[in-house]
Amino acid sequence: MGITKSDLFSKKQNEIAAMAKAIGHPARIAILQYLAKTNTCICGDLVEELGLAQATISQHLKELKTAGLIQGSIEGASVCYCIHPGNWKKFREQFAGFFSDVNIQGGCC
Amino acid sequence: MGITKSDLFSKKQNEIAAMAKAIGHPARIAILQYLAKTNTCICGDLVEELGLAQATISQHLKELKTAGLIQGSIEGASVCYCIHPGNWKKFREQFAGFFSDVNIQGGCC
DNA sequence: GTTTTATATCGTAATATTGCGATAAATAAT
DNA sequence: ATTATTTATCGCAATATTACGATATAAAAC
Repeated sequence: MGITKSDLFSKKQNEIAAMAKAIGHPARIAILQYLAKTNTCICGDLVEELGLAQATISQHLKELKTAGLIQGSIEGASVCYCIHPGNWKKFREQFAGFFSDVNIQGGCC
Repeated sequence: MGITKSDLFSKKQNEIAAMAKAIGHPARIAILQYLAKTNTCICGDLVEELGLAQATISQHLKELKTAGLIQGSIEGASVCYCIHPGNWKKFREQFAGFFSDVNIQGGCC
């Protein structure tokens, strides 16, 4: 149906999946890498940088903001977007945790 | 349109996004955690474990297999699925790399 | 005050994902 | 041989995502 049965899974499982989904698009990866590089950014740069329409970039920025990965503050007529340091760390730890919780012993097959 | 403009992004950006997408669903997180715990697994267990229909589980397993995160070998009438150790490591490293490539200095706003 | 600049939001189209019943295919059990 | 058991695949419906033009909004520049 296209609707995820979130209630079947634990809070943590839904959380990890949501985090993964947030970075599950190359445009959002590119945005994050660009924000990381410049450390101060306005959306206009991204439109040139990525080659997507302004509306599309804005939409991706919104998703990253909702996920908590970036934050934006109004700077005159522009908006200054940057990475949210605290949540970035949370993401890193969440993924690191997920991938190391699993101790793989050779596999079964 | 629902179609991602992959050609606008680097190979690596597309790769990271695809990896994230693969684990961007709680059912797939749950499957991976379960596989990691049991280390030997058949799909039947997952149907009971997760509460999703067999067809749905099979579909998620296929996606995980396509992403390279799991592997399956035919074991009589069943299929033994398990984590693909090498690729698991690759995923871990890819995410760790992505999150630490970014050195956050306080943020800009 | 009008015009430009920067960003967000709305509406819409195209495509993707999620989920499941039904059915197929292949082995195991009887 | 026939009947379970196990998994994959097909077909479909519901919903989500991606993308963009058009438009709104708000500050800056003139």
